[in-house]
Amino acid sequence: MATDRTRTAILNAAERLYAERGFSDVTLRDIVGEAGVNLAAVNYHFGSKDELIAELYVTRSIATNRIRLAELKAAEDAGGGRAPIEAVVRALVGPTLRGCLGPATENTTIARFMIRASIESVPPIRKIRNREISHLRRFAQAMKRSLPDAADVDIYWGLHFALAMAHQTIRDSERLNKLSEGACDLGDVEGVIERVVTAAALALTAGSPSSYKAPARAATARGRPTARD
Amino acid sequence: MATDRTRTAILNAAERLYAERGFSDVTLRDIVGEAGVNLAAVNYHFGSKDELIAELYVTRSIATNRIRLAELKAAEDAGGGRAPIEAVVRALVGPTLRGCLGPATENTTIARFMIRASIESVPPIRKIRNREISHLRRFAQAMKRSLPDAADVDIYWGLHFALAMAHQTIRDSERLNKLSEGACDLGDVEGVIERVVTAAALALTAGSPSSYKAPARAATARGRPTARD
DNA sequence: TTGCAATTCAAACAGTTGTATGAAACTATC
DNA sequence: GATAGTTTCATACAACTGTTTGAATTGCAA
Repeated sequence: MATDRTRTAILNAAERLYAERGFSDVTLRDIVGEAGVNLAAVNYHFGSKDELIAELYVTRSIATNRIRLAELKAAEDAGGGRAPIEAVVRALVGPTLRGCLGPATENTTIARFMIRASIESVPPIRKIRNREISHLRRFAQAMKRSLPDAADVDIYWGLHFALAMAHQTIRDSERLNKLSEGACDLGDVEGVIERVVTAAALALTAGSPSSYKAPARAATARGRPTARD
Repeated sequence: MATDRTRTAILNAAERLYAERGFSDVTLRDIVGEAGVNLAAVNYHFGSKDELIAELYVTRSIATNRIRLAELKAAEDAGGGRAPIEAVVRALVGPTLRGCLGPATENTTIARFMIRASIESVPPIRKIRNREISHLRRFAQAMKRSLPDAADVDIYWGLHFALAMAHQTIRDSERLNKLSEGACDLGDVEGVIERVVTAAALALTAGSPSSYKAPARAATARGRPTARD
C-alpha cells in the first residue's frame, strides 16, 4: 500500500489527458504511458476504466465546489450573510472561467477537466452528475437570500442560464472569436466573467417573461401561435 | 444510380440514430442495420464514415438554417425590414428548442441531430462547424438592424449568450428539472422559448458591463484583483 | 535471512471497430 | 437476349479497445 504512488500518478495523468484531449480520444494506454506505469495497474487499483473515471470525477468535483463555495462564503460574510446577486453568480462561474480561459497552469487542469466532464458526459460521469447537485442547491439558496422577493422558478432559471453562458463561452470560444473577428476578447478573463455575471444578474432580476414587458411580438415564419399569447 | 435509395436510407438512419443516441454510441453496423442495407454500402456511397457524417451535417445544417432564416425574414418583413430584437432571437433559438423539447415527431429528428452535433463535436463536424458561420453573421446583422445603437461587441456577446442558454437548456434539462423539483416546466416549450428570448434580449439591450450599473462587488474568496477594478 | 502479501510487469485475450475484397445480383443499352 | 457498368452482398482483415493472466519483483514483518 505504502503511499499509493501509482494510484495518484494514474489519477493525475488521466486528469491531464482528459482535460486536454477529451474522454473519447484518450485510451488507458495513453494514460499509463503518461503516468509511467503498467497497463494492468489501472484494473488492479481501480477495477475498471469506468471506476477510474468515476473516482476522478468525484474527487475533482468536490475540489471544484470547495473553491466555489469558499468564494460564496467570503462574499456573504462580507455582506453580513447576504451577498449581492452579482457576487453569488461570480462565485459560481468565476473559478471555472478563470481556470479554462486563463493561461494554462498546473492549477487550471482541474477546471479544464471538469468542463470536459460536463461537455462530453460519458456514462460513468453522467450518473453522478445528475444525482449529485447539492452545490447547486447551495447556490440557489444563496441567490434566494440575495433576492428575497424573487420567485423560486426565476432563481432556478437564472442559475441555469448563468452556467449555460459560462460553459458555452468556454466550449465555443473559437467560434465566438471568429464571428466577432476578435472583438470579443476572450483573453480578458475578468471582463468575460463580468459579462456573464451581468447578463445572469439581469436575467435573475428582470428576466421572468411575466415581469419583463416585451415589445409586441412579430409573427413567426410558420405562423405558429405561441403559448404565452 | 437510379434514385440513390440506399444513400438516402443510410443518411436517414444515421440521422435518426445519431439524434437518439449520440455519435459515440452508434456504429456503422447499427446504421446499416437500421437502414436495411449492407455494411459495405457506406464505404461504397460515402467513402468513409467521416465523410458520411460530414455530408449528413452539411445537409442538415442547411435545412435548419433555412428554417431559422425564413422565420427571421418573416419577422423583418412584418416590421418593414426591422424586427424587434425579441423576434430575431426567437427566430434563432425557437426552431431548435421546439424540435428538441417538444414531442418527438419525424420533423424533430433534425433538430435533435443538430444538437448532438453541436454537443459532441466529433472531428469531421467540428471543422465544418467552426468554418461555416454565415448564418450567425446573418443573425448578427439582423440584431444590428434591430438595435442600431448597440455596439458590435455587445451584439456578438448577446447572440452567443442566446445560443448558450438554448443549448444548455436542451442539454441539461434533466438536471434543471431535478434542481427545481419540476418548477421549471420544460414541457411548456413556448414558455421556455420566451424565457430564453427575454434573457437574451435583456443581455443585448442592457448587458454590457459598462452600461450596467452593478452594485459594489464583494471580495472574492481568494482575494484576486479583477481586471475591471 | 526467510516468508508472505502486495504490487508490478509483459504478454495474451476477446470483443468491437472501420475498411477492403471479390464474387454475385441487378440495370440499362445495344 | 447478350453485355458492360453499377450496385449489393457475405466475408475477411487489420487495428485498436478494455480486461485478464500468471509470473516476476518489491516491501515489510518475523
